[in-house]
Amino acid sequence: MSGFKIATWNVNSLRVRLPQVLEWLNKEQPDALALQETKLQDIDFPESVFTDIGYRVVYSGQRTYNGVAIITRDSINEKITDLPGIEDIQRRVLAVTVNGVRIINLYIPNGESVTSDKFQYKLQWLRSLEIFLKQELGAHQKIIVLGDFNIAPQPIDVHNPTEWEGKVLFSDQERKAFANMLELGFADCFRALNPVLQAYSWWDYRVNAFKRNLGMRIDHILASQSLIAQCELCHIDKTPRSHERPSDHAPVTAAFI
DNA sequence: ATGGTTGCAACGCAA
Repeated sequence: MSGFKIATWNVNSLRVRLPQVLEWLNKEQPDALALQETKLQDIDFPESVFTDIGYRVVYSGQRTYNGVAIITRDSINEKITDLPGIEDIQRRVLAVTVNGVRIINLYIPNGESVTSDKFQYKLQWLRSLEIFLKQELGAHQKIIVLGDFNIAPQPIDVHNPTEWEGKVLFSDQERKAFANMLELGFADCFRALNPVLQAYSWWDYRVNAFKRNLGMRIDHILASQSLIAQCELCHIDKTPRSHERPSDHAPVTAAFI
């Protein structure tokens, strides 16, 4: 596939955000869009809404929590919905191949707080993810890993890094796990294309965080080494976050030559 | 200020 545009968006309920997703698709015309937190069982996924406008869809959902989906222009192959080595009812992984590009959509656990059991689950999940990514790198050349990572990689990705030091989303353990991922052979598209730009992809619903720009960059698009040289643009679209009834996340887009 | 908001679903849980 040459000349393609791919995006990720944690929509925090596809049922609520469906009109915004359709509007955004129509305006941006990506070749692929990875969604997280669809919060829909597969039986409830609004498949025809997307096929009617010329997209194909694949999804791995559950009710109330989690749920991932990928919307693409071209045909979808080699679907995987689980990490190796862990039993997990939570639907957080969706890997597919489209036009020779491996697309791995992730909704990495939030972790709640570093003292929580959910934080240990997050770290274990990240260890399994690393094993999975190694496998994928052995099987595919062109890989894009994207989604809600729930990790801010560097101080520049946090509105107040001093305050967030050691806290969930920005702890040393999580940042190390992110760095390990890059060391496997991936680049962070946004940071590769915008080395010193401070921009966020998520703002808490509370405390007027969006208006005050108290955000974090936790939604990412990683590209394998054979793809990163072809990445010509990566940006975060804050527009939908300013809409009525927004998701707390903004979509992130990368374009490849 | 240990608060605040949102979504789901029906009470508190997760984010």
